[in-house]
Amino acid sequence: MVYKAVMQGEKLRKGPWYEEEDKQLITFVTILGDRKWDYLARVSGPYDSGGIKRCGKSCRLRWLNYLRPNIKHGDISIEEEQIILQLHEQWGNKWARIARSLPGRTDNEIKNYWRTHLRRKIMQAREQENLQCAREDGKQDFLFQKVDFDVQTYEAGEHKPVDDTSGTSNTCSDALGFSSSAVTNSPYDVRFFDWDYNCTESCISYTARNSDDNDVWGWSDSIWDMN
DNA sequence: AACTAGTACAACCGCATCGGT
DNA sequence: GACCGATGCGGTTGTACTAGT
Repeated sequence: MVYKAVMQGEKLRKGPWYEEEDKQLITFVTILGDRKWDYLARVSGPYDSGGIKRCGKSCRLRWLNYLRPNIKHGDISIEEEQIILQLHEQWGNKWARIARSLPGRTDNEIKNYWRTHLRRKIMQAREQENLQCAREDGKQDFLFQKVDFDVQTYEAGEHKPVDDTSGTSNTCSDALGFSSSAVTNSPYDVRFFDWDYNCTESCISYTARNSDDNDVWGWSDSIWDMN
């Protein structure tokens, strides 16, 4: 058996978990609880006597992200997606905190989902937005009389126009429901910031052009589904 | 069919924080 | 209060899978 051969030839395993390892881990967590991971890994004993050849940290991660009860496996729903977006906007990359608001979802899952799905969608939405901005270049002079962007205020985390008398939101990131604090909280978000910063000079508010729609989360259908 | 590029996700790593001594 | 091991968290990497050529 490949599994046995591998297990017997190693001291402390890394990499993907085998089904047998999962079963062992579940057994030991049931007996010892899900707190003392190093202890659990140690007292489980050598592989030959049914032990787990993993460090406590690895056991903990496997349990929390995959094996523990009530974990939801499968696609993240539209509702969950909107909650993630909303909370990320609010808290930034606090994945564990966000995960606590989504029963059955793990911080790792949310983090991965953000990176692979939402980040790309936002980029696409913004690119589309930018294209539209470029096409409407001729109208910009007129619009910038209403939206006067203050870079210092933006960088200070107060992402607002100097003159908001039009009563509409402003800039591309506001249109997407992202504050600068959330946008600048991570390496990959910094790229949003750079992009957004560049675009603010030439970009027109989404909501300014869609002033009837003030529901921040109502854009999921219209902006997300750009394909 | 073979290769390549892109995507998704599980797992690892390093650092911060917590809790016991 | 200082130290040290355990735990938690966020960023990153590795790899399997899929689609395109």
